Amino acid sequence: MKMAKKITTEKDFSTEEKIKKAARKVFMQKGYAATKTRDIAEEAGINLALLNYYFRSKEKLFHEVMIEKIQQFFGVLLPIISDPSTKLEFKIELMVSSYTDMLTSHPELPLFILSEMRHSSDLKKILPIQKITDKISFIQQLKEKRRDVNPIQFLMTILGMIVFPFVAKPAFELISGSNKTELQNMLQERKKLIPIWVKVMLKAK
Amino acid sequence: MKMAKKITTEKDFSTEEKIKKAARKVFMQKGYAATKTRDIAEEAGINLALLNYYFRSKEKLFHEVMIEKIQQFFGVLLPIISDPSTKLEFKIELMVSSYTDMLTSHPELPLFILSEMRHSSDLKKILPIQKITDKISFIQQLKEKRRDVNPIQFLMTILGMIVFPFVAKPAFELISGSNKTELQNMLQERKKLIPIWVKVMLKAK
DNA sequence: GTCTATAACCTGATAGAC
DNA sequence: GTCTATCAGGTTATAGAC
Repeated sequence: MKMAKKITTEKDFSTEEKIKKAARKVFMQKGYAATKTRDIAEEAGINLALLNYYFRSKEKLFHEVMIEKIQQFFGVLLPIISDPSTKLEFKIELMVSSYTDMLTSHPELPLFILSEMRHSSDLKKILPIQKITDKISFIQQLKEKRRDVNPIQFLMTILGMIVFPFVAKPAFELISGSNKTELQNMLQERKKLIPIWVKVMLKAK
Repeated sequence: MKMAKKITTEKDFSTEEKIKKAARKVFMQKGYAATKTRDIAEEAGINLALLNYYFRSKEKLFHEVMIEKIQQFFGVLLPIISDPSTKLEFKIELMVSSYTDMLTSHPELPLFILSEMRHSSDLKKILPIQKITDKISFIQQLKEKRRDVNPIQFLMTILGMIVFPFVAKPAFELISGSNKTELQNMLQERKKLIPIWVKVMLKAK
């Protein structure tokens, strides 16, 4: 009977990975302050002491998760907007579709990142870039297109168009009473709408 | 010497109001979970016991603050988008300028509301409206203008254009290294830009 | 490596003097 | 109404057995 084939669908991860996996889930759901290390241990199916054995403290565990999540949040976009070889129009389509897809797989990511960012202070070290806006070819391309408008205005607007629905999701579901399927359809529809909107926006005087 | 004129600039509020004022500040800054009742008491300059004397519990105090803040967050917009007597174009200008002004005075409001909304469950009772999207004349006017696009898509985009910069503020300040004055100027500039953008967006096929 | 038990500390809330 | 003192319970982290 020993070595009997496991029927569970869960794979056998190392204990360390099980804890980290659980930490990702619980921290993302509740945020740092509302998360108890006991919640994570329970979710991981291990004992509380093991958490400290592997990660020393709640804060250190959170830090590791946060680094991952920040790279996830900014990582998809950076290669796209930095690549000087793609045309502005195509770049926009690429941004919209790949970022929408990534956020559809991780809908809680934006609100998690943005709210934790206000509280934790040492994120400056984690962030992949700083003050390198000049190196981002996307900004340059926007400048060439429209010398009369701060390119950040366009960038902020485009990102808002993509990200805002995910941030506002809880509020929208509450107010509009719309179901999740409807919201899903809208998000997919936006992949076509946003590039059209941005195109006319760039021309508008 | 008693009854000597006070030199402090702080006005004499009632103790209850002092506590509520402090609660607003601390809750907004840290969120519910990260806030300690002792923080509020200290900020209010009173004793911890008084907090419970006036508000019975941390949760009840938070609840009172939350009701205020939700009304603040949705209250500015509702009268504008519900009024059937204003034209669509003017309504948009009104939304942008009044909401931007309100959020400029309370920049932490959106992130506070949206992140607390995910956690607290009983907000449905607090929210001023539910499923009354049909009664909002703004939605109707959008439908008339564009039968081929879900009006919520436009609403979401417009709100995103206005609100997103406030939500993304911490991230943007970090990445772009831009100072607060620069961000302030951008926000004011957007009051002109957004209505222009929305106008062309509504026409774009 | 993993567990149980417990230490050490923190936090919300109350009792009771003034 | 306001304070000090303190309780009761929860929470992070560790000691020590296996």
